Amino acid sequence: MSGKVRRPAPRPPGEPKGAAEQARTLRADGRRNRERLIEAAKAAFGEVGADVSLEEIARRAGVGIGTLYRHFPTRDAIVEAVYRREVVHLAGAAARLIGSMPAGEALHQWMRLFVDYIATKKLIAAALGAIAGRGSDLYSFSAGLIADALALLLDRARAAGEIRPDVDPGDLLRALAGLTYGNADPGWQASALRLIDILMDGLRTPSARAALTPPGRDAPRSRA
Amino acid sequence: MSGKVRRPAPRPPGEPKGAAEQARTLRADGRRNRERLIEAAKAAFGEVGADVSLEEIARRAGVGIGTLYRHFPTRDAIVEAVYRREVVHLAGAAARLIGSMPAGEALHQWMRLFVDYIATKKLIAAALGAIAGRGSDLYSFSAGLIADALALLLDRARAAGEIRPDVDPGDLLRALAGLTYGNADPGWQASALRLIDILMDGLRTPSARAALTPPGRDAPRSRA
DNA sequence: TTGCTAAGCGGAGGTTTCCTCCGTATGTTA
DNA sequence: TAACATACGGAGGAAACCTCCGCTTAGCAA
Repeated sequence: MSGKVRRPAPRPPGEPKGAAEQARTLRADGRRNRERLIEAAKAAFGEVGADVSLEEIARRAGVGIGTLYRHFPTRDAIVEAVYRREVVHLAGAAARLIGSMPAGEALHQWMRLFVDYIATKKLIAAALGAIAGRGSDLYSFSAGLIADALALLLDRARAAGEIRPDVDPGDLLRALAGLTYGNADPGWQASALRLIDILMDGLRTPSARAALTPPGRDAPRSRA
Repeated sequence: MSGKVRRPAPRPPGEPKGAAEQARTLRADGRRNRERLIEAAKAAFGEVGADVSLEEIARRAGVGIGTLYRHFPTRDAIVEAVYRREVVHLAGAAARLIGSMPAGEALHQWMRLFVDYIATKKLIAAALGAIAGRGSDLYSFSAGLIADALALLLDRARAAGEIRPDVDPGDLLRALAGLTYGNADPGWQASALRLIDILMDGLRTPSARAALTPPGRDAPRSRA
């Protein structure tokens, strides 16, 4: 019958403590375990659900529960870490994709990745909602990174003459968000991917569209 | 170290079981306690946070923990009950307001209530997110009720000649959602209320606007 | 009003999860 | 290689979850 419940003060006055900043001073094994924990947490959220026990996550990562708590003092902390990691990965993928394929194709693949990202976001949305509500810096952090990545992709594709010149990054982001908004049923992801293919066709310039069929590469959706 | 965690199957095959339907066959004390529990839960969510312990809620309601679990077998169930109750209350308020004041004023007051509703919704959004994701019937239930209420209010106000004739219910709902979207800081609610006052002014016909100042009732924001 | 009965109540207690604490192990630096 | 700081692991206490069952009481019939 104590007065308070669980953690009434989830926001200590200490600074937000960016992931990179604390990785800088972490010992090698510490960094490795931290990585493993995030990986395990992501898998566990996906397979078990947003309310996996933290001990299950530690077990999957092959570390002790104490290690988990040292790296992530609260459940929110680990959820946020998984989310941040997804965002960074998605943003970083833009540059990677640009480097390894034609700009238009890169844009297309990235939009498909975006759907995966939203899926992750939804999965942990329950736990995340609370965080996002408290400190909005997480939200602006992710929104900024993603907007930048999309702008970069569009620039390159436009410069290469693969897409129409009048496409605005903001519009496209809104379109993507719209395609993925409010869907909860199992078929959602497949549907969103189909719509993205169609959208991508609409974005292409006539010449770029024509260039897709003649050679042999008429199936641009090979990558899982 | 068992395989599963907590409640891996939160969606039994039984039908949704509307609140009214099961209240019909409840004994008087049962109905009373159920009501008390929802009331206590709403207060507790507001004062303590979305992760109040269920035992705290039972204590506040003045009932045993067993009673709580009989009425609400899972945490989701009680969260959903609070939410549903808010929605029903908000929708029902439309008819009440229409009956007790001029139609334009009723529309205005109802929009202010809408802000309270969003506040509640946000508060329990963390817990709710999971539910809404699983079964979307809750979402459509609330969206439908609220859209109907708003349409009713608009109809009356339009018929009374208090607002411009070209206002679409969907547009106004979108506007309301927009006013309240994405705000998490403390000042949000006050800001939204101010914006609603402005919006309402814009909706009024010139004659209705003129009719507000001459008499003595020039402070239409009396109601808390 | 009285008595009967099923519906409902309450909370003890087993189970699970959370989280801290501290002795042990290991990476890092000199 | 030695010494030191950093990180690891898991035992264990506190708290929350949830079930189960004996007791109470509302509702009804006579």
